[in-house]
Amino acid sequence: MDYTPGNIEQKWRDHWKAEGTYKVSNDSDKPKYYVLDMFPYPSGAGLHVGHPLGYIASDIYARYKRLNGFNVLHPMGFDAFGLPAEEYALQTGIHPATSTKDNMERYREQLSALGFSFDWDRDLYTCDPKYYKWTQWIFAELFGHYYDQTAKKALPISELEKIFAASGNKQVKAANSYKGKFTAEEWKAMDKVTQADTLMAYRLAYRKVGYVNWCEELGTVLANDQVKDGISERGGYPVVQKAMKQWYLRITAYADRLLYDLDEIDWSDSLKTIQRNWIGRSEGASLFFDVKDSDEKIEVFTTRPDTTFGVTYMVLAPEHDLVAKLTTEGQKQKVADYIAKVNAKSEVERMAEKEVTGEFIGAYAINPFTNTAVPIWIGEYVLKDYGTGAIMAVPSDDERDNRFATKFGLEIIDVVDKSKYPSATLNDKVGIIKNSGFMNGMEVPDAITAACKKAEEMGIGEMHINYKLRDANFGRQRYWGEPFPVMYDADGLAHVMKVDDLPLVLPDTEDFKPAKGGRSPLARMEDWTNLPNGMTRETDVMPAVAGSSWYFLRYMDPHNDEAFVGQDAVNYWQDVDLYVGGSEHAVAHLMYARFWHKFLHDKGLVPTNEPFKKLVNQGMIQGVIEFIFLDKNSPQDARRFVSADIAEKEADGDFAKIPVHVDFVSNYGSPKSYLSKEGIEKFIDWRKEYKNATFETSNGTYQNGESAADINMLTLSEVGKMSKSKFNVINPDAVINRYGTDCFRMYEMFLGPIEQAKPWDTKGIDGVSKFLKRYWGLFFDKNEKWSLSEEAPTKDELKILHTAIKKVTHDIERFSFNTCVSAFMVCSNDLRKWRCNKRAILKEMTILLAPFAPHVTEEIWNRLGESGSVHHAAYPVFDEAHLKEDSIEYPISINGKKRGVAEFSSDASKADIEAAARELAVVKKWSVEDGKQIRKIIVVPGRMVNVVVG
RNA sequence: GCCGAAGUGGCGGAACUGGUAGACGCGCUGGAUUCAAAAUCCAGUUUCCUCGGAAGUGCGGGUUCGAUUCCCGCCUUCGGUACCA
Repeated sequence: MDYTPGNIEQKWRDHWKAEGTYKVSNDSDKPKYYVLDMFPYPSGAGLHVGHPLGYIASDIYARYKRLNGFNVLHPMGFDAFGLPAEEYALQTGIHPATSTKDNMERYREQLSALGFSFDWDRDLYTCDPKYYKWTQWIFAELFGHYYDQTAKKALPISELEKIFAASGNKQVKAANSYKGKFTAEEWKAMDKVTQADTLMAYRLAYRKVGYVNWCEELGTVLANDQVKDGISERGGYPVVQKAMKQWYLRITAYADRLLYDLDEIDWSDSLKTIQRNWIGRSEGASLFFDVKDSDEKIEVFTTRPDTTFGVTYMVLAPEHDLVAKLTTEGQKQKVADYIAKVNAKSEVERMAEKEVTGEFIGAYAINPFTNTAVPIWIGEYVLKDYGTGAIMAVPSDDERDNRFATKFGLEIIDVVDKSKYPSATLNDKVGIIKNSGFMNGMEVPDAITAACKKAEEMGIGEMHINYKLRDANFGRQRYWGEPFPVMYDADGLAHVMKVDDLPLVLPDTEDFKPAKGGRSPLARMEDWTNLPNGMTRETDVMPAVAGSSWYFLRYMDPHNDEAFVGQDAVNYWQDVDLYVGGSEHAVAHLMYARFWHKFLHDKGLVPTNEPFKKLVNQGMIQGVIEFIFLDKNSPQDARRFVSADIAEKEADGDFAKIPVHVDFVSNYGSPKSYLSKEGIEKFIDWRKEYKNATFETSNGTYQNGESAADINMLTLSEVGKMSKSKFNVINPDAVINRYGTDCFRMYEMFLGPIEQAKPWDTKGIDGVSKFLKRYWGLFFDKNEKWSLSEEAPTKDELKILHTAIKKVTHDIERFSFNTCVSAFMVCSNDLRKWRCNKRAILKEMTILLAPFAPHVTEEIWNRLGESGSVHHAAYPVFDEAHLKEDSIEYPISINGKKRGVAEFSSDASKADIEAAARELAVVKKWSVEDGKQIRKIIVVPGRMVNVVVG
């Protein structure tokens, strides 16, 4: 009987659904295991072959754990709010709620077709009010807390109010953005608004004015990672810096814990390094410089306080608050011109700017160690958001300062003698301090300590730890997101809504398009915004990252209306044991999720300090993008296209690379990919503006339907991200229809290591398909009749089986699924050779294979007459005894080069083997017969023998 | 520039903690079956020559009885990031 996946697979998927095979209970005696995929954003393009890679891997692992007696939580849901959803809705003219719902349906269908063992009863989506009720609640809780640096945890803001009333803020060690100190009396004397503003500077969710990436075209603020090269990632519109009052989350309060707790989780070193660099902790000093003839002080952060004697000028960011105050009359025009020049530049130009620019503002600061006056400049190389937005410049010991000083002819005082460290570069923190008064003769690290001590004594600074990490901008002037559960009273003070009043449902409207000039779409809905009690609602919405920062907790208890997650549920499931997803989320999502989790942990609502115990990043499956070349100088009404080989020959030609839809290309993905005559016609039909174009190839030219039949327009193939906009999306449906889901799953695993990026290519899929047919064939005789032997297995058969059990188990544990597939192939090839059809062997092999090919193994399990599902069977037990051999074949190496093999008893001693090896013909041949002597024999038991001759 | 990852047959890739380099699969070659083809099955397949060897895991060194694996110095590719004080 032939193996026909089409008949088997749907049948079993229906069966599993009806039986609730993958339903998981929170009430179990089994140990728990939580396997999670990063939930997808349901885009309009549907699922492509890249999506399932990680899902297949995690599904195999989940099934493997289930077979090993774990109660496995393996859920799936959708990240359905956010900018892309709204963009898609804008493109199609369909309401975001409708399009998102349709897309989710499509994704659910496609995911179901892949045979994943998700418990769909726990399905969630972030735009569901039942879900975002709790997103809003967590936000409200963040608003209601501050971070106490002594307790190293979040505490209710009411505690802080008590402290302020009792002793002001002088003793308080808390994460804050408040400038200055006040006493209890001063606190009590403050009016309501000032008190509220003060508390705001301590809250974990707070409002402040900040510079944001403003995109006028999209009418919204964009996150840094939504901006690429100064233009918006979606749409490619210009982005400018704009000051706006926004909601922020004080993630910096958790910087140290986010950094140090990386040590306790099982993530790859490279990913931990990325997070460490993002947090960017640096130790140094915060120093205050007096300004000559002014009461103002300039605060700088420096990692090199030891070089303070070398400070010959200061640089402020052009946007720094003091610029306006300190610029002298004579310099005003020049400074204004410079700032205008910087602001007028798009981000892309500013980044491309390699030239050193700056302007003197006319004022001077006093170097506190030398008491000399140094000029104050502004320069775009000083960033407003990093450190204090101001630097002390040490041109002798900092490369950028050096370039700046050289360009503008500023003084350079050499303060570090690096002659002892000839390989050190200008920026390296080594050397002996000179020209620096009390620090002269000290090594750099000692001088840093001495400088900090001195600054503290003088009252002009102190040791300071600075982070690159910045607080998260949390507001979007958008429609498709969670509304903030915030109302403003007549004084403009923010009040958060109580849990019983949540969710605050996103009001329905057809007018969801972004508004120009910074107004949120919700601001137009006055009925909703203006409340009967005179309060007004916040009209910004939350960013997409809100919903994804805690969804992993909701799966534990998805239908709970009383809490974001029940305490019983979270105490049972604890945390995610295995999290699988793409490395593009290495920073933003994983950082915010860790932050929220830690906050909830501080509140005693989750038992664990970290959400994701182990993390595996799957590599991206790339697509091949195919191009032809357009001659830019050809006239508009007679465009000239040339094939890739011609473009290469005409190296001086001026060509634009035009992407071609991969559906038109013959030999897609190979170096010989080309457009046939039919392909060119499809291209013209797709891009009608080119219908009069000529297509030049090395075997003739196509124009207006005329060309040789065998015309061969070579295309240029480039590997890149699979994306709708690059016309190279490959949908899995065709492959699944032809080969079946089990084959598709195994083939994706067989492609290579899971964490490695690789281009999609179906070249090798026949090999996997053959394997499944042969596995199936093991159960049938020559006449294609079911034929199974009940005989006891032989030693050799048991060895084949247990070799596979050992290899597959070991490789699943280390996420090496490609080698698992080859182990299965080896096993089935061997069993076939022995014509083994014994139940005792094949039953165990079927269980072993079940996580990889869930459908065909279930069918076989059923035909074997076994009860229940193969996916609830007991995992095969490995027995080392079956692998034991009486004798072992040793490679015999002469001077490290293999020259032959010899068999020795498996319990022969080292000395026995050495003695026997001396007598081997092959050894004699390479020693005495070659005029050489045996110097030494190395025997590694069970491994090899190496004879050293000379 | 910095950080991270990786360079192995015609191709995707194996090789556990330094121990037979090229598992497994694709492709290719030859054969069987067939009127023929597809499918299937069997055998071969790193390169080079004098058929006994020689060379060989990006390049150049080193450590070792033995290196794809460890160390030093380069080159290339991919990913991330950027005037980060």
